[in-house]
Amino acid sequence: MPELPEVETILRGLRPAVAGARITGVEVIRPDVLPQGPDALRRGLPGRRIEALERRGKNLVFRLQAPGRLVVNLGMTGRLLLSGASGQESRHPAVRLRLAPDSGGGGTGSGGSGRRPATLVYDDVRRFGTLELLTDREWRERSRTLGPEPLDRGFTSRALLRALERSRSPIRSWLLDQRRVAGVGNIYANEALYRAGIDPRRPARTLDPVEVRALHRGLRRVLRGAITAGGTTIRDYRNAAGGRGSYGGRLAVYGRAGEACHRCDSPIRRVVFGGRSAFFCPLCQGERT
DNA sequence: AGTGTATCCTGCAGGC
DNA sequence: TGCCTGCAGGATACAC
Repeated sequence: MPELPEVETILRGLRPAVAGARITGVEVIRPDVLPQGPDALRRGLPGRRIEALERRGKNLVFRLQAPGRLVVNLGMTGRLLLSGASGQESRHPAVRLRLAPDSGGGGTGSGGSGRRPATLVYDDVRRFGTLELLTDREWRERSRTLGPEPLDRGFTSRALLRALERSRSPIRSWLLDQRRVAGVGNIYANEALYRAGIDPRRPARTLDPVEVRALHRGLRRVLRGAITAGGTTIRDYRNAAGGRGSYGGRLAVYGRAGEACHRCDSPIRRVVFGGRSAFFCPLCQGERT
């Protein structure tokens, strides 16, 4: 489900209510989303303050006082819902965190203290998602296995070209590999390739510098546009308030097999490789000249 | 270094 | 209506 833009949208919705709050209780309903077992969270979280919320690739990272990190990966159908919405919207609660607004410390006066206690629900129909409590060191090691953030400054067209030049893997598979770029999933990989006019099956290293530049630009534009739209809701994705993302209407190829290409009217094709569907326009993303 | 396959799990759409 | 198959924004482990 959630790729970089969806996770970023959830993060932005959560931040005002969650940053600075203290975790006062943990309720585990579905232990199978906790690879460390239910006690790691039940013992490790209560009493701790959430210092900040961050995103790395498709992971939502709660930086905790103490220190440590609560790392949430939403899998295919994971949601993080804030109390108001969650009562109604959470049909498959897996973990509930009780939060108290930060009353102690700095004394920002009435600043954030007008907030009432809240519940943050991790909801997940299929339970492919995970919540893990990591030390800073464990998190650093985990983060090192992930590729660069595609929206960061350092992710340049040149860097992308260098990274691609040794890989024989199909470019769509390359983009999905979190060790190579972090945060790209099947929707936005396909959309970026459409924008760049590149066949998703092309071996990465056969892209010429002009194509890599187009891919770099296409990827960043697609991701930014999707963040602005609040992500793509096809079925399951919801933001922190339970609302939908509106990027779905702007998808050019993903999920549009048989429909007309907006640019040339050819029917969009669907092919399966690497265990996933790829969508593309056979004309706009056809052979190189 | 690649690919394909299976696995985790549930729900929904479509065909008959 | 029911039953079946296939499909799904992810990640990983395996054999070849």
